[in-house]
Amino acid sequence: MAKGRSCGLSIDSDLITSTFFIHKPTVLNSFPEENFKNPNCNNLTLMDASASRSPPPTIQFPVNLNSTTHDHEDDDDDVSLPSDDNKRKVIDEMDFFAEKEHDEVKPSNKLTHGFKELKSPTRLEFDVNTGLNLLTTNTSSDQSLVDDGISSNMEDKRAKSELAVLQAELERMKVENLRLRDMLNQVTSNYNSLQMHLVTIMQDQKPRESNQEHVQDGLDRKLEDNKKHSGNGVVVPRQFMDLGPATAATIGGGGDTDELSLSSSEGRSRDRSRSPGNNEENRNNNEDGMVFDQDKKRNIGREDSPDQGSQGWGPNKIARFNSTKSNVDQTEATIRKARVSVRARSEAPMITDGCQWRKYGQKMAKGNPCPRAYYRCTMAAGCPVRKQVQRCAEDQTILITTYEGNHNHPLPPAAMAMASTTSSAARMLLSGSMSSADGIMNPNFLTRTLLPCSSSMATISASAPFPTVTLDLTQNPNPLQFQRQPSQFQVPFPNPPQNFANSSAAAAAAALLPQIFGQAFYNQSKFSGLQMSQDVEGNNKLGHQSQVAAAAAAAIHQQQGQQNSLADTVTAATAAIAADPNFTAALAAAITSIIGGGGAQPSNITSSSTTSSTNLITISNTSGSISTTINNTNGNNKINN
DNA sequence: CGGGTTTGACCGGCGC
DNA sequence: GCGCCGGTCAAACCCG
Repeated sequence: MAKGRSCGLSIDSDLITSTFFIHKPTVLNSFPEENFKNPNCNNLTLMDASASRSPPPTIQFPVNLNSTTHDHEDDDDDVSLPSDDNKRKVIDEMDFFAEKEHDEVKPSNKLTHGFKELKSPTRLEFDVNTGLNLLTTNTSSDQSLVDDGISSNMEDKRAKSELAVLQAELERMKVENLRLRDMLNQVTSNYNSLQMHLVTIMQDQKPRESNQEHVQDGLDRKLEDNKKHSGNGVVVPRQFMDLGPATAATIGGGGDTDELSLSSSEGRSRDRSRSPGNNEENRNNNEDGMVFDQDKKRNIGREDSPDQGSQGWGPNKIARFNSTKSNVDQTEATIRKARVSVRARSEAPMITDGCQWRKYGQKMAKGNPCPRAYYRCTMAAGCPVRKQVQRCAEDQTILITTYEGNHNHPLPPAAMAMASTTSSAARMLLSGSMSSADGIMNPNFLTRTLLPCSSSMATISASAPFPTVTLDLTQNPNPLQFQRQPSQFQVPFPNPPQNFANSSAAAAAAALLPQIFGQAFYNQSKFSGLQMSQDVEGNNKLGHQSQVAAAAAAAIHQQQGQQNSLADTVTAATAAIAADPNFTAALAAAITSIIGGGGAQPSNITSSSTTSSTNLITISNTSGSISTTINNTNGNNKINN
């Protein structure tokens, strides 16, 4: 075999064993020893090696020889495999990251690389079919010499071989399709990232007081900005916190169901019935086939106040409910109360999450000298999302923000970050707690891989009245100290300033952040581990993924520029989790980013990300900086002090 | 004047 | 059944 041949027909054992099973028929003529170990080859053990010298016609496919530049004699090299072991191992190795890097640099090779990336299953198939190919490919020359008893089955076996080849081709096509989709994801994500970044820049240029302006006005302005700067009049669609059907499992537990329970309770007329009956909201819910929070009897049949009831639910909600009812029913009981709590150091009364909130109450919570404030999202009428803000009793510099519910309205990129964070966290919480039985082979491999890392940044409180994920972002953000705390979760990240704006970087952060949750789940024996519910994976929609990832990227970049807190940054990164429930894909993106930035050794990433000595996310936890966009119109909030 | 905040009252859940 | 507690409501108030 000539070296460096650039196309097909090559009988390259390296390729054979590493990537293209399509070469099997040809290669197998060489009878590598391992082939004889295959049970399927038992009847060929008596074959004469000479048979390999007359390679039968095989289906030939173009082969990218870039991946194999070394020689290989296919005729009589059966036993020469050991000599090529080294090279082959290199090729065989699941160099997932390196391939991704290549993808970044050489998109044209993506298909080939992609095939290699996903070759594991293919190889399995290859191994299985080895015997068939051996039989088939040697029948023409050895049939009479070996065993006539086999001849009767030759046709069938040949057919099987062809079938296998076709299946292989089909598989290859699937892989290509996946690769193309990934590419499209990447492109879309980058595109959205840029657009979001643009929007962010435009927002930053606006006076801070714009944050106090009417939400709709702000959104409209953003849209106009998008139109103005995106060219071609392309408008960045508003980000909905529709995390997919699963919404059932969404957040804050609650996703849709949570929205219902919240919204219904939001009817707030209670038994007092201060206002005339108006069950507009409830009616809408019923029409949508939603199930109310039956735990709260007060919510059923309660009259809704006109101000809320008349606001009702928009078509967005209806659409969501229609598509998710079954899942909602299944999981609502568990997810209804899920909450996501974020602990972050901040002097500001609230952390910036991009949403507008209206304070509707304040209480003195037991065991805490600081009052607890209750906020309701006011970005849209009837938005069920609420949050509680309270300072930590032990350390009043720590602000504890607890989110609950799911937005039912478009969100600006900045808001998407936090909203997605809560959704993601809650989703993970729920997925980890609900279906442990069927989650054994779930994508929580990284969680397990990271088992040695006992993160203290994310905890789950199952004993609390509501399942709560707590993200402790009060850890020392100093990268150096971060590194020196092996017990803490670390986010390897290449050159933050340059890459934060990159959607890949955002995806990287997003992909890695689940470790936090995963670790938390693992640490909690009651949870089987991080897993993605099927409904979630089923909703790994292209557009949504890229949008949220882009939003996360934009948010991260924005935060970078504004020197926002660790909380916000992690929040933004986490946001992409929701966008890409397929953790493997997210991990791929993460690794791509890491490698692209000249970061850690690829082989170490998955197994030792917690100890990676490469660049970590450098996040400035500048106290007070968050307050720049705080939606607190006055300084009267007691939490302020 | 509109929108947001404050704050006392109310409600339901839960434990005893 | 009672009281505690978390959560919510809404009138009064504040602010731009």
